[in-house]
Amino acid sequence: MALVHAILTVLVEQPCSGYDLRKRFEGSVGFFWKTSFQQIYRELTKLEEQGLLQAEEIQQESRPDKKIYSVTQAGQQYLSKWITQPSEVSPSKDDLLVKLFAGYLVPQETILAELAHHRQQHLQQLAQYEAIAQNFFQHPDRLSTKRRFHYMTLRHGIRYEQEWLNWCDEAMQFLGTQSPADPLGDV
Amino acid sequence: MALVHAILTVLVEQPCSGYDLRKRFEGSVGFFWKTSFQQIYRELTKLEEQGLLQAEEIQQESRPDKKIYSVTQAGQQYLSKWITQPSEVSPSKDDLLVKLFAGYLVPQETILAELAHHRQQHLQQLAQYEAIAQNFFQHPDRLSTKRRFHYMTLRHGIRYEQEWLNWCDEAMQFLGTQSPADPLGDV
DNA sequence: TTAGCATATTCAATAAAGTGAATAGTCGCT
DNA sequence: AGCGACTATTCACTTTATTGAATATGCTAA
Repeated sequence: MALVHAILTVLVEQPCSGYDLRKRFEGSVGFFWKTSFQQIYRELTKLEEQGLLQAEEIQQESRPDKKIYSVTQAGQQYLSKWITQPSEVSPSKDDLLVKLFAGYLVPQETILAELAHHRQQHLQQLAQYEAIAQNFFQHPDRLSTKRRFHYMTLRHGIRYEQEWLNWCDEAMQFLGTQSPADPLGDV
Repeated sequence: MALVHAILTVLVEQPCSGYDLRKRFEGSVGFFWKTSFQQIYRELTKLEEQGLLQAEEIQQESRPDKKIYSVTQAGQQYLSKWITQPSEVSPSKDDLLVKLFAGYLVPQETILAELAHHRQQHLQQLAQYEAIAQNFFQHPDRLSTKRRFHYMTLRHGIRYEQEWLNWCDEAMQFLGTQSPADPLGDV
């Protein structure tokens, strides 16, 4: 369960409201930990009850009131302790691969279209990551320690999307060149 | 929710008991859809109630009795329909990247050790995948259609683990060569 | 002026996932 | 005779995740 940790991670940098947190989430930790705004609010409430966050209510005139959450000392300790504890590789769950495993049950074109569709999505995600790299990480060797860590997560994103792209190409090539009648198939 | 689909995928190839299903799962679909045996049994029961599976009770003498589950026609249709429906890229959730994002909060050695630990895990997983490729997919060009699909999921596993290995190396290099005092850091 | 969008949050219901424990029989080993 | 390992399954509890809806205000553009 890293959602609470992801929230603490974002708030420890800069306190903000649930609404803003969610927006900041999208552009950073959200790339490797997806969630919804309802869940964020729920966790914020819980974290406050546990004393890992503290909230300050801000009355606003031109907008609805809001609560600014910031990480307490206990919260920072909790986060650091979590980071320090060794963890295993996160288990993966991927629909497309399950589909592909049973892909022989449906027409070949269906699978090829689905692969093309996924390729497109990964291409877009890669473009987004590369734009971030271009805009915020022009000189990796001159980054602060904190930003170096952020940069490495971005590097992972880039490599990850490239891997998917390459695999999509390989799979479309490999599965596409197969004669549908399966004339030489063994096993 | 692809667990039910993953179960159907395995059972459509070959009916078996929950116990055996779980074991077969580990060596195939389980690589990209992790689950527990309790969950498998629970889903088997539900799928039977829905008429997507049918169970046959087998009395055994030397062992506990068991139920052999097989996919019904409705089950096959349900699976095929799911495969045919286009889907979006599965959202990722990765602890390590969240940790890395906030990695500046803990000593550098902690992070480097964690990266090394993960590198080791990915290396082992890669070795396992490569052994499978060696043992069961020696001649990719001579595979049956079904096995070609299986092979592509394996190829993804191999590429995925390689990507992680390369990234771990890059990250350890990049973060390891940083002077802890952060003398030139901007931002 | 009113529709739509952005800000800002909460509640409720359900589905799915994760964890621990319990049961029960057989087999081989010591 | 007892212990651990393997086969085989079920129950209960708890935490997470997903989805839909509701509420309230202000701003802007058609």
